[in-house]
Amino acid sequence: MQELGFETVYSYNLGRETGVSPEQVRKDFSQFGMKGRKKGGYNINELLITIREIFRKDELQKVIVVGTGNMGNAILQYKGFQKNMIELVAAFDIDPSKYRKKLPVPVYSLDKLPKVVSDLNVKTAILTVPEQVAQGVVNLLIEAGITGVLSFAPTVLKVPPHITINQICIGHELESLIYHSLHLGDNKSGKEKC
Amino acid sequence: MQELGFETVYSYNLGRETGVSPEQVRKDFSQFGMKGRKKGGYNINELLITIREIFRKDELQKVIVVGTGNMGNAILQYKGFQKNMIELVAAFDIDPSKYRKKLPVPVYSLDKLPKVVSDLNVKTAILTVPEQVAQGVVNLLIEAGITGVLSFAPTVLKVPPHITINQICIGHELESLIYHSLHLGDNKSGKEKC
DNA sequence: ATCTTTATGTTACAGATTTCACAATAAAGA
DNA sequence: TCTTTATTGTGAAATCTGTAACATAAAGAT
Repeated sequence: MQELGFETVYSYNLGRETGVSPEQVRKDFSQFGMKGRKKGGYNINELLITIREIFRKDELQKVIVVGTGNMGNAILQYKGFQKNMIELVAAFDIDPSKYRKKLPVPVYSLDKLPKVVSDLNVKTAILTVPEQVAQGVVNLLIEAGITGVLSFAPTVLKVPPHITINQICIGHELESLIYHSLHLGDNKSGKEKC
Repeated sequence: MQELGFETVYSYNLGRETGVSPEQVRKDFSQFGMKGRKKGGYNINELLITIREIFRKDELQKVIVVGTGNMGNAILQYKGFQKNMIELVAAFDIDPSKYRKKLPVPVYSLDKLPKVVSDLNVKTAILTVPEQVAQGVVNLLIEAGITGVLSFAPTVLKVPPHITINQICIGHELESLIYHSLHLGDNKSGKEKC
């Protein structure tokens, strides 16, 4: 909206575009001390500055990729992270030799992980290793100082409470969609359930 | 557990392994009429049969992939869907010529989509197209009869209420993790918040 | 200057979800 | 056969989340 020349925005604009109620937008903003003006709405510039502060978007946030199979490669090729001030700084694999080719970041052997993570002071990792080794690799990551993991492995990872795991299981997402499709007519009451 | 030779399982076993409370497991099972026996727990075989029925796991569930870029390719290469009784039956791209090589499923041009979807009676699609064209392609999908979409595009898709969209935004997942890492020490109260 | 309109910020309410508590009871053991 | 024990199934309580309502401030109209 800023690029389009707007200076202010209303909670219901943001709500409509993000699929959230305007009240929710206002509550969230209020939570972080982002003030608007009665009638005038919110100043877009102020919003952007505050959001940048909240997420520390003044500096690139470093992330590593562990596992350079199909999914790991796809993520490493993706060009859109810069927009979010996220930078993939390194990748790791058991056998880095066969993947070293045309990747935009250096690929290291797994046993280099502790050194690289501590040298670069990375705190966030994307995990794209086979299910069978996921828990073991997560343990290594935590050992190395990683505190947030985005895992694509379809398995529940056990981690201490100060570690955050975001799990993406494509299979489960699909099952959820298929379930909805199968039971489309079941919803007599009009209320969204399950 | 069945493969390990177990015949019964308790709600707290399943809870521990899935990161859910035992009560929740029992309530969910109860919701679907899955009965256990006092003391004896749940019969694993019965559970599997019922779950198979709920998700129609007796037959392969057909899914298409739209967009054969890096992410689409990675998903098409993934071998693990068969375990979930999910089968990727076709892929689509604006320019299918350059991707036809070693993919395990046929890749069609986008304008073949309506015919293929209706011929194969597919209801579920994975969307891995660039952000800019995502909304347009979703419209095509819905037009063709798709009712569930798993989208990797980092944009909010507007769809009618009977369509289910599951959105995976890797950038947002990372931002969430980074936020947690940045504010690890903030949590004085001991309660998990935000 | 006063009234009307519009959008925020917050409080009160309603709904949904999760946890807790425990009665019921089948199985195991005495 | 009786007692004990372990686990289910569920109703009530607590918590969390989302929605609605409204008081308030700014802007514009009369």
